[in-house]
Amino acid sequence: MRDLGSELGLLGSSLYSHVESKQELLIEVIGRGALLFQASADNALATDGGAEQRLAAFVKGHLDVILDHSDEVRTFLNEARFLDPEDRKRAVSLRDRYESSLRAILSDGVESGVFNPDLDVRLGGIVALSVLNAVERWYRVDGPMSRQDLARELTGHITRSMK
Amino acid sequence: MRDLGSELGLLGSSLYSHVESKQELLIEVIGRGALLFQASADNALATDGGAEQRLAAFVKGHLDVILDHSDEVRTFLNEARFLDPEDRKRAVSLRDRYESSLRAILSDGVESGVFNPDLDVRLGGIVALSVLNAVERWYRVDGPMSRQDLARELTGHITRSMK
DNA sequence: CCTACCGATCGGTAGG
DNA sequence: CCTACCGATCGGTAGG
Repeated sequence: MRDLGSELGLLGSSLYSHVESKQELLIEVIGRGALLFQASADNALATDGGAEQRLAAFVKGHLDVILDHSDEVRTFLNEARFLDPEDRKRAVSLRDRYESSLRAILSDGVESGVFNPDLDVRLGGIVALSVLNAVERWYRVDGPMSRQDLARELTGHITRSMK
Repeated sequence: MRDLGSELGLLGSSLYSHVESKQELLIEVIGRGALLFQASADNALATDGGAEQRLAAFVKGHLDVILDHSDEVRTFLNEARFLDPEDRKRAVSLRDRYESSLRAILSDGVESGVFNPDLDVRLGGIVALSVLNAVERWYRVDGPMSRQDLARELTGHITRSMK
């Protein structure tokens, strides 16, 4: 709280005139992260074309959220476990909804025959999100790989792995 | 340190008769994690057969290390950033060596024609380890999926994504 | 929004 | 290996 205050040019204790607790801030930030991801998923689900195009849109959207909102995303991905049990449940259910948007795309692709008919859709969703969420850990915006290259390459890996 | 002491039936302060600092313990645990992973990679590299078999052995070995040594692994994967700069460099170089063992398998597969000739081997290694390391976050030993199923499914996803 | 605190916790030490 | 601490830090509060 003292760090946050100093970024605003005031003392840590002064923040308590504006917020009730540190937990409240954590809830707020994680809620914003969830909202960003879900908006991206809803957009991907509305993409024209087949399951492969929707999966590509999902990947691109997820990467854009990670790269354009890295602070909220890091908090959303790594700090949700510090929420109170009740708030953690809410966060888990928001993540579940997001994952189920991805699973809808994968199921669609299985039914339309572009993905492996024996694909375990639940595991496929976990695999895709494992690859995507790890980007926050290793990708550097000032590194050798452009955002377009990143999206194209990861879309390729993820799509091929579902076939 | 007080928690560690209490697991040993003594006080936190008493641990300092046996270790110099908390950092020393962290270095020790992370070193053990690195050793376990590298032994597994060396074993995979020595596997008979082609790149696909060696990749399957690498995956199986990585999963075994994660599932059989989850405490060291969690520390190795998530706490290395708290090392002093010097020790962190050492840890990073141990991870680099491990990743380069994986890249050797991928390059081998590209040259022998079982993987995509245009595969970006560095990115391929990152993708595979993203999927594998995430297992620690979601897989439950008492869940519906056996360890064999897990290894088979993830080997499939990873292998297909390299083609 | 600051002053002046509080109780809890943490890594660690001196001395036995 | 314990007793008895130390200084630093943390989330938070009372009162202005």
